[in-house]
Amino acid sequence: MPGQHTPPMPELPEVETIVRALRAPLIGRTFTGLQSDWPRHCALPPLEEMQQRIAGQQVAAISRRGKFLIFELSSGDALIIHLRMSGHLAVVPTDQPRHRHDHTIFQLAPLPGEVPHELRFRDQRKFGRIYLVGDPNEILDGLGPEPLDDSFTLPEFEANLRGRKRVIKSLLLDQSFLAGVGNIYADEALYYAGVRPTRKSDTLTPEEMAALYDSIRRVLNMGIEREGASIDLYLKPDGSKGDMQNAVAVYGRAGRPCLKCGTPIERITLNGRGTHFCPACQK
DNA sequence: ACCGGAGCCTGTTAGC
DNA sequence: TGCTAACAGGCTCCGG
Repeated sequence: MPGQHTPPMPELPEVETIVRALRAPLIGRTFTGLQSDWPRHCALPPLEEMQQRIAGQQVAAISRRGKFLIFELSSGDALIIHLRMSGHLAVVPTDQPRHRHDHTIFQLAPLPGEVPHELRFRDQRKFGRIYLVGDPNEILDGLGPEPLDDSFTLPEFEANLRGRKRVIKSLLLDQSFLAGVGNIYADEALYYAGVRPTRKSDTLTPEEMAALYDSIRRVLNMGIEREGASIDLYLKPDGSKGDMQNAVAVYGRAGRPCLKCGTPIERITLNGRGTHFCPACQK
């Protein structure tokens, strides 16, 4: 269970929020260098090669795919970052003291008349990964559909569900089935759909599939709205963040009353993941 | 196709 | 009070 001082796990909404926050300070800027006290952040290529290759590259666009951030560089290369458990990205003045967990720093060419800034990758758990590749597909290939894209329709969701026989929550967490949903939003979506996380995916009724499709998109959009309200916090170093607990119905609420019926929320372990649900509302 | 477990990390917490 | 061990969690890899 995340304590009050632990920022929320970056899932799709958090990554989307960071992407939006980074566009203004980063687009058009040029990387001059890269330094790291945790070389394993650089998954491909290795740190030294990445240092040489990124220098002089300019940020042309920033986007997201699932939980990956994608920085399109003017050379055609793509810088791709996955925040995993505890990653954060922020553009801050270089004279601002670095945080203990600021492990990897992207240096930026200074703008005339401005104090120098740099992009800092803070990552307490050190699970984050950075890639610098010519073709983004090299990294993003196996990802499933984007849940918020117009092309992700209920019929497509139903079609993808067809023939699968898995515990439904495991499917939602499978990034090749659906991109961007993590533990928190999976629990939340299943709660609003009234579906138990333990249900086999091939037992869902058409009504439940539709409800789940809707609630996945609803909780992700809610997350983006909520994070968006606290967007500037990402640019500050103190790490304090939005009011997650007020917006969450089941995740981390084991033993506390269901918001709909008052029944205590149950917590189980499912495929190694903490899983929360209302035993009365979710069938 | 699907599941379970180990491993990667470290701050927090439960247990002694 | 102070120590240690367990735990959490996204993802990958391995074995069943």
